[in-house]
Amino acid sequence: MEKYIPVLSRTKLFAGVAGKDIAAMLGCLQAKLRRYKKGEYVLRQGEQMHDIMLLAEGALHIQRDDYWGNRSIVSSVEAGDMFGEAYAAPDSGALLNDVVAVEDSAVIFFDSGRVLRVCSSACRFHSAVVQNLFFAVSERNRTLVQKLGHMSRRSTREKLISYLSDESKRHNSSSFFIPFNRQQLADFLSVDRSAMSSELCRMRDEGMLSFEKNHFVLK
Amino acid sequence: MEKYIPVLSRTKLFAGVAGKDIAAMLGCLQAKLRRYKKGEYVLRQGEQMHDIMLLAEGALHIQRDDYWGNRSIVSSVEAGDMFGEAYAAPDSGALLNDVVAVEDSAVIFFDSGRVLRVCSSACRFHSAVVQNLFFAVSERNRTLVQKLGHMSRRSTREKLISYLSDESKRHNSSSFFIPFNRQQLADFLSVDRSAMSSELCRMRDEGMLSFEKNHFVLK
DNA sequence: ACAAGTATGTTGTTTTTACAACGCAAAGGA
DNA sequence: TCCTTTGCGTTGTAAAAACAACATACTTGT
Repeated sequence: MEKYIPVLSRTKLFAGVAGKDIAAMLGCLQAKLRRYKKGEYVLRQGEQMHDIMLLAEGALHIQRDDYWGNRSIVSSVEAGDMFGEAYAAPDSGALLNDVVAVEDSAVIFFDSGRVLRVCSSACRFHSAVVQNLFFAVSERNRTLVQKLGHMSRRSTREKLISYLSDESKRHNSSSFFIPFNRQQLADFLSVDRSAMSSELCRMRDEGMLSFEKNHFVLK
Repeated sequence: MEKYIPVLSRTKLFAGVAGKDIAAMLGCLQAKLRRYKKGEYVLRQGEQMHDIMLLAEGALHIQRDDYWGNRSIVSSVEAGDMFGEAYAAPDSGALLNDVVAVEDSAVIFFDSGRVLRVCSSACRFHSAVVQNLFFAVSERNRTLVQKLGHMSRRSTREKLISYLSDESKRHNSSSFFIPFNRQQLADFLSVDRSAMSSELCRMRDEGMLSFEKNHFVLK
């Protein structure tokens, strides 16, 4: 677990906490590490899970398949991202989505009760972590609203523009990689893959952007 | 402001706090009350606002109009609901949406710094309120994911079924009122009003449900 | 190197949605 | 009461998306 201290110190959960203090807190928070192979499920829709989780390594998708096999991707999780915070409350009910490893991954689990309960003097940074947690949930909240903004666009083209503009802004660059292949991007934006593919090529031919695999450049 | 203490004691923010203690906290949290006429804007997209707000009376919509006048409704706010919590952090940036009164309303503003900072002994329930706040943001988070679920449905009919089923479950009844008229529901689900209207009538004719104005009964 | 599987683009057809226009009924104000 | 506004349903047409099917290039494992 110690090898991930540098990653942890860059996470939003431990913002402002020094590496050595993080190491001390891992015990206090009963941190547990688990590894997953590409394609493995980390969590399944319908389960109860009240831990707070950090992705130490790899990449995950938070998604859901309906009865007919239509997949809907809610978000992607990258190394250093937190997930599951919204289910920390004991009465938060069953998970609405699956969490799947799209690369070989390592996840650290924290007991949410331990995180939320103000503990003894040992962890002096504890209250900072609680506030970090609140800010992180707030930020995810804003991200979800932003995604609602993409999904509320009328046409496939508008959805693409809305999403790609956002990614460009997020990376502070007109050139960036997205965490999806075509099918996944279609599942993320809730559109048909082939229609989206055509639309992307049309936009490229009109000179709005260029791309190769999952690398995009906006013009 | 005191007349709203009964409403406040039923809010998620003050869950577990007695009415008299709430009264004491109002000063500590620098609570301010403002009234809005139907149609007035409470907040505008692009503004900075880091207060936490509670709707004491009336009804609001959180929505956004794009350049071409297409409206998208993110959520409705009912009496006793909190809003703006996602922007409590000082670095949370500008608001993404407008907040509009759809009825004459009364809003209570709390200084978020005061809420988050653990204050002097005076407010012994303060830490409970902070935890309530975290749980409330978490719950909104789950609600937003649920809304993403509605929006990701392929057809207007599926969106309606997804949304109405949810409302039915939320009210624990197959008979319930929704906080939208037809145009607003269409803006909420991001579909065309007239197409949605036809679809609703078709579903009624097939015996799936019945409705009158904003009252629905699922069969 | 080869075979099998995966990812992407392309095309044509069918289905669905968006849009525009209108009629009617109910609500609200003068 | 009358007039205006608003909300809802309906219809026909145009536009867009979904769907299915296939060609090609690229990966991966043996």
